[in-house]
Amino acid sequence: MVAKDEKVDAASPAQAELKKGPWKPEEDMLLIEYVKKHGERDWNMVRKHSGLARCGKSCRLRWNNHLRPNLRKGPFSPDEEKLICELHSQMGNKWARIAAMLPGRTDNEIKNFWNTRVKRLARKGVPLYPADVQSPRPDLLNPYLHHLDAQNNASSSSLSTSSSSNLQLHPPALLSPTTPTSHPLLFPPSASSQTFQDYDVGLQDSMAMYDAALENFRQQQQQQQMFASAMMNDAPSPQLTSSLQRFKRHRSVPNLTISVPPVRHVALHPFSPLGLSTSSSSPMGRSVSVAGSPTTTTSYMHVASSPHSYASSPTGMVLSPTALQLGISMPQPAMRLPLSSSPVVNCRPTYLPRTSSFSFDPMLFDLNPAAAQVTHMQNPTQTLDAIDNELAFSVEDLGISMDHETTGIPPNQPSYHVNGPQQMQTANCNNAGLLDEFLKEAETISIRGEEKAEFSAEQAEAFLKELESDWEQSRLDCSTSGQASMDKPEAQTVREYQMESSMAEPELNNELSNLLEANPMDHSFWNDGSDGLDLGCNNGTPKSQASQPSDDNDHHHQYYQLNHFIDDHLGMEMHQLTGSVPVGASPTWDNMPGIY
DNA sequence: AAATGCCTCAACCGCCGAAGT
DNA sequence: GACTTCGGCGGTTGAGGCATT
Repeated sequence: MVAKDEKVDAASPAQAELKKGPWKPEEDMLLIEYVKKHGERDWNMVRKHSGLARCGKSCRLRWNNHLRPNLRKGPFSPDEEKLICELHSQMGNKWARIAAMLPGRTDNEIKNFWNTRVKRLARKGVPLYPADVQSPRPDLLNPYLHHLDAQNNASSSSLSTSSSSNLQLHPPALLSPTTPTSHPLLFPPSASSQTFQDYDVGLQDSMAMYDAALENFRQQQQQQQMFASAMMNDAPSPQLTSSLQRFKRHRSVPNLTISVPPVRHVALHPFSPLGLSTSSSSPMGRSVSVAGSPTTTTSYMHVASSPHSYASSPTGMVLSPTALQLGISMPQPAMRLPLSSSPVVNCRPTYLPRTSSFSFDPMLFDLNPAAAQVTHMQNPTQTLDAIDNELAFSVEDLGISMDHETTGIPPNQPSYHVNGPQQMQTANCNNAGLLDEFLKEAETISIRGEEKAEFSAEQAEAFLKELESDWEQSRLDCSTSGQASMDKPEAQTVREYQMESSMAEPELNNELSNLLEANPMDHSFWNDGSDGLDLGCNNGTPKSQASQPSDDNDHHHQYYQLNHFIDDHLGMEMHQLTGSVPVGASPTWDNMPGIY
């Protein structure tokens, strides 16, 4: 038998002399010398330049896991272990991403640690995650449940003659994959009394844990019911509610209540009627398809790659827990696209959530009426129904931008289309002023899927009038169909309404500011590292600098002031309303795509 | 002391995406 | 568009050490 460290790969003559197995010190020295000279790249050149009889992959692995500087060896500290648990609860088996959060640790180490842990804890029948770790995504728990099942099977076969406590500890109903996050063996019963160090208790404590966990689970269910109820009836205070309603009325988003999730800008380009910021691709950017019209244009969102944006989310895919609670999602999964397919829309990552969802700010519908579709897959609420009915857009209707010269996108990239103002007419869009600006900036644009046409000022004006007419008609339709509510503005033209709104905003802004200042809130939820950045700013420029319109247009300035205010205050207020998700109630991150 | 089982960890393997041709 | 190469990632393997019986 050939010793492991003498193994060679005889699969092909070209690789016959490649060595496998453990590395020897002299091999390490050769590799270190190579990296000193040539850097951490071209691993397949190691053999050529150093004479080391190892494949490139093996060299890279050896360097990354053992030889590179600043590696930390030895057992994980309690803090590291807890961090791994927390990260794993949110990311799953994304070892490279988890390792990126633990300086000096390798993905291999963490993977080994975790796999060992899963087996050990399953064998003991104790929770996989410490009490103070946020509830993991349900799909992450399947391997652990599998281990538990395997453990149970082993126990039941080996302990068939006794009423084993093991068996009592694992009632089949509680191992159901349909309720993994409430499984008492996935979470210890008490979040207050346990630390990571001491939660890992032995089997003798499991009976008490189980009893306590059942009680805890019942309490959680009650909390969830209360939570859902609060979501339906949320109102921080009559005063604030009234102000918000007034605020939204002036933002011309009728029939919205404050239970709308506090997710903010989808996009922020001040001159785009869709509110989409155009940008050329950045080297680190990730392109995500958010809409694919079956017949015309496919639009992509290009996820900004600024360090700030990724600080809290390496993938840039973070979904607001509130949005998740409300079941807001995209109508179709996002798709992984090659960077070279370039794109198009630069979107703040926070709002390009998980693979199948993205969220939006209804506040911006008047900026961005066609940019989002609300679908409610779970926990439908009256509010969401109202949104859906009012704003029955499809992201498939997305797709407008400026010409290549303006955007900097190469001419060989597809041009953009307005798929028609018919989408806008279903909304009470008062973004005509913005559209006006946009059209003045734009040189070419196509409408209703027609061929690209030069857009003159006259054409823009005609387009605007058409929009106004559509909007007016839709509003009248609402009034005559008995759906008008006190939230509806009085009949007026778009421009008049816009002007009134513009004038009213500072006053409302002040009013809301005063209210919110009087009720300080926990801001930590949104202080996730991605705050402070806007779309259209993928170089890490702070929001306050980046998204200000370049001109001194008062209206736009107010828009931005207001939107920043929403970011900084309203979102947090909404978090106060909805953010206290009970342990085990729902995931906060979900199906984040890996780093591409 | 020998047998057995378990644990750790380094290394390998297959797969995938990006980039180049 | 097809193909190849390269790098990265996650799953798996198996040697070696340790603890238990």
